Amino acid sequence: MPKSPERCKEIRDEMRNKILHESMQYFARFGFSGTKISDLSRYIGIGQGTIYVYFESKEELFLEVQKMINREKDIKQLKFLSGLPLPAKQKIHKLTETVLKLFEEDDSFAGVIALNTQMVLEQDRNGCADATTYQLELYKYTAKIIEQGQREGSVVEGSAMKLADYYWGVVYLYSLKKLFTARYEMIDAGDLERILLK
Amino acid sequence: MPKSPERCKEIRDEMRNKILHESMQYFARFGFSGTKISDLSRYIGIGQGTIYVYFESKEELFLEVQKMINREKDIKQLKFLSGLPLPAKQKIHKLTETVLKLFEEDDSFAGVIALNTQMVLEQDRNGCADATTYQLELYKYTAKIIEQGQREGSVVEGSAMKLADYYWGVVYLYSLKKLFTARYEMIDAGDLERILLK
Amino acid sequence: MPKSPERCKEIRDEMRNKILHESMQYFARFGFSGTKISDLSRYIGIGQGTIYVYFESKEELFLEVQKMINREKDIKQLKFLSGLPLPAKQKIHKLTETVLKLFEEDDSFAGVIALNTQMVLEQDRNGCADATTYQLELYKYTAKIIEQGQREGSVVEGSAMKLADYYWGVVYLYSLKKLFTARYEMIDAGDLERILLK
Amino acid sequence: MPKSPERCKEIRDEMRNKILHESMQYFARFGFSGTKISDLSRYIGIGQGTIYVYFESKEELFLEVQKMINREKDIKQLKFLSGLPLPAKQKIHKLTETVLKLFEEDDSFAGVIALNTQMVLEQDRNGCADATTYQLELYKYTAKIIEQGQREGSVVEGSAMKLADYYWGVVYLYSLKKLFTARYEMIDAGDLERILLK
DNA sequence: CATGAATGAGTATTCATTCAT
DNA sequence: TATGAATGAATACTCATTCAT
Repeated sequence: MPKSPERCKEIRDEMRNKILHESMQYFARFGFSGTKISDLSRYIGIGQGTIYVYFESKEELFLEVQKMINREKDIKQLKFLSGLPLPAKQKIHKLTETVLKLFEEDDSFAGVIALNTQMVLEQDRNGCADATTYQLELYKYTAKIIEQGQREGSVVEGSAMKLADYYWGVVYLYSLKKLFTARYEMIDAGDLERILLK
Repeated sequence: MPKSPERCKEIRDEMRNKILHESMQYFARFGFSGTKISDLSRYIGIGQGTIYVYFESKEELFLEVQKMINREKDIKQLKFLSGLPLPAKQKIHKLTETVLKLFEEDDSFAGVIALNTQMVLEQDRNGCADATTYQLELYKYTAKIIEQGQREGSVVEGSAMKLADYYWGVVYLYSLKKLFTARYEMIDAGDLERILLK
Repeated sequence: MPKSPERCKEIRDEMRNKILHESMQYFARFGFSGTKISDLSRYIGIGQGTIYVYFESKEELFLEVQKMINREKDIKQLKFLSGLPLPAKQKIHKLTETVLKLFEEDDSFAGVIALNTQMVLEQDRNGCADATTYQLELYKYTAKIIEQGQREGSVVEGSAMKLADYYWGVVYLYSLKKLFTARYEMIDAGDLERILLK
Repeated sequence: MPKSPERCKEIRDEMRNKILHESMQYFARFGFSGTKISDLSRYIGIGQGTIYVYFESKEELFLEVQKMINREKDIKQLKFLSGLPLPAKQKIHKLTETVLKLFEEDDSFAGVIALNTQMVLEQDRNGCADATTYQLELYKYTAKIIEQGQREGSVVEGSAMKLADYYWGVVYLYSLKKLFTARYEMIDAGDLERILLK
C-alpha cells in the first residue's frame, strides 16, 4: 500500500521545514558551535539520525537555515513601503509598526533578525564583503527612506547608511532580548523611531 | 637554589592576569563554546598546559574572566558622575563622552561590555537574577540620572530602568561592532544621547 | 520506524554488562591508573566513545565494576555452606574445593577476588571501613566456620578473624598468579587448607 | 669558596639515596603508573626538577629502584642460613624469625618485598623468564632448605619450588598489608611456618 | 645544585556522523 | 523513513620533562 508520491513529498517537505524552523531558533540562541546535534534533535523532538536524512551535515543545515532567512518576505514589504508616495516620517512610522507587529505575531521573526545580524557580523570579521544581499537590501531601502526624510527635514542628519545600520542594530538588540529573556519587555515605537526622527 | 618566593608569586600573578585578559578578548569574540583551548593558548602565546596551571578547566577560566569584569572600575566613574551637582543633561553628555573615550582608548572595554551583557542575557534565560551586581548597579545609576533628567524636563518620558537598559543595549551593540568588524565606525555622541534626551 | 523500546533496553543492558565484565578483568590486571581507555576499548572490541555512552567517566566505570563485584553470588554459596550441619573440617574441605573449582571454571573469579582485595587494602589505607560488606561478610562467615573448628579441635588456635583474613589473603595471592602469570600453577587444596587445619 | 669535591660527592650520594629509598616506598604502594612525579617529589619533600638532576626519567628511576632492591643483603643472610649444619626445621624457624624481625625493624623491607614480587609477576605476564636473579636465588635457597626438610621428614611433601613460592607469596601478602593498612596486624611465626612444616 | 613555572605529547572525554534495525 | 546505539576525529585535560633563575 504505497503512499502516493505527492503525499510522500509533502510529508518530506513538512519535516524538512520543521527542522529548518526549529533549528533557526536554536542557532539564534546558542550560535553554531554552541549547538549540539543531540540537544537540537531533542529540542525538535526527533531522533538525531533524522536530521541527517534531510541534511548532509550540521554545517549544511546551518547554511540552509541562513538561505531560508534570506528568502523571507520582509524585504518585499519594506521595498513596497519605501516606494509609496508618502512622507518619510509616515514610512518610518509604518516600518516601525510593522517591525513591532512582526515581533509580536511572528514567532520566528526574532530568530531571523538575530541570526541575520550575526551572519553580517561574522562576515565582517572575516573581512569578506560579499555580505548577504538580504541585509544589504534591507539597509539600502531603509537608507533611502532616511535620505528622503532628511530632505523633508523630519529625520536627523548624518550618514543615511550609518543611521539605517543603527536602526536595525536596535531591532537586533530586542531580538536578542526576546530570544534570551523569559519575561522581556519590547521596545516602544517612540523609542525606536527616535533613532531616526528629529 | 630555589627561586625567591616573592618573585615566584609575582611571576604567577603576572601570567594569571595575562591569561585572564587575553581570554576575555577571545571569549568576547568567539563565545564559550566557540573557543578552543588550543586556539586560545596559541592566541595568548603560551602552551596549552599553562592555562591549566592557573585554572582548573575551561569553564573555571570563563567564570574567572566574568568575575574580573565585575571588578572593573567603570562603575566607580559613573557612580561619581551621578553624584555630582550637575543637570542631568550634562551628566548624560559626560557619560556618553566617557563611554566613547573608553571605546577609543581602552582596548578591553568592548570585551568587558560585550561579555557582561551576554552574561546578563544568559542569566535572564535561566530566570535567575543573581550575580549581576555590576550590570544592575550600572543600570541603577543610569536610571537615577534619567529620573533626574525627567524631572528637569530634558529626558524623554518612560520607565527609567527600561531607558537605561536601552542605552546600555546600544553600547553593547557597538561593542559587538568593534569586536567583530574590521573597519567599524563608532556611533556618534549625538546618536547615542538621542536615546535619552528630548 | 523506531526501534522497539524493549529491544533497545535489551541491547543497552547487554552492552553495559559486556563493558562491565571485560573492564573488571582489565582493571584487575593493570589497575586503575594502568588502564588506558583506548587500550581497554580495543581489548573489549568496541569504540572509545561507546564506554562513555554507558559510563560518565573512567572513574565511574571503575566504581561500577566494584559495585558489580559486591553483588556476586559467591557469598551465598559460602553462607549456605556455613549453615550446614557438618563438622568444620568438612566445611573447610568444601570451601576450599569450591574456591579451586571457581578458579578453574569461572573466568572472572580471579578478577573478582583480586579487585576486591585491592578495594579492601585501598579502604584500609584511607582508614574508612565502610562499603566492604562483601569482603566483611565473606570473612565473617569464614571466621564462624573457623570458630566451630576450633571448638571441635580440628582448626589451629588464634584469632578466627585473623585466620580468615590469612586464608582469603592466600586466595588473593593465587588470583594474582592466575591473572598475571601465563602458565601459572594453582595451589593444592592441601596447601590451602593447612592454613586453617591442624 | 668551593666545597671540597669529596664533600660534594657525598652530598650528591645522600640525595640520590634519599630519592631512591622514598621512591621505593611510593612505587610499592602505588605502582609505576599510579605514581606521579609531582606527587612523588612532594612526598619526598623536594622539587620536581631535583629528581631529574639525579635520574634521566621516571622509568630510569624505577629501574634504579629495582636494582637497589636486588642488591639488598637479605639473600646473603639466607644463603648463609641454608649453608649452616642445622636441621631444616631450625633453619625455617630462623628464616621466619628473620623475616618477621625485618618487618618490624627495617622500614623498607615491606617495600622491597612488595616491589620485588610485583616485578616477578610483571615479568611472568610478559612471558620473559630473564627474571630477577634476586627472586630466583631467594626461591632457590628456600627450596633447598625445603628439600632438606622433606628428607628429614619435618616439611610437607610437594614440589619444593612451589612451596618456596607459596612461602614468599605469603610474605608478600603481609608486605602489602603493612604498606597499605594503617593498623595492620603482622602474621604470627607459627602461621607462616605452617605453610612448610608438618 | 635546586627549584617550580612552562611545555607538549599523551590520555580522557565529547560530539558530529554513520548505520543496522 | 526514523531511530538511537556505536563510532572516532576533534577537543579538553594531565603529567613527565625541560629550563631559566
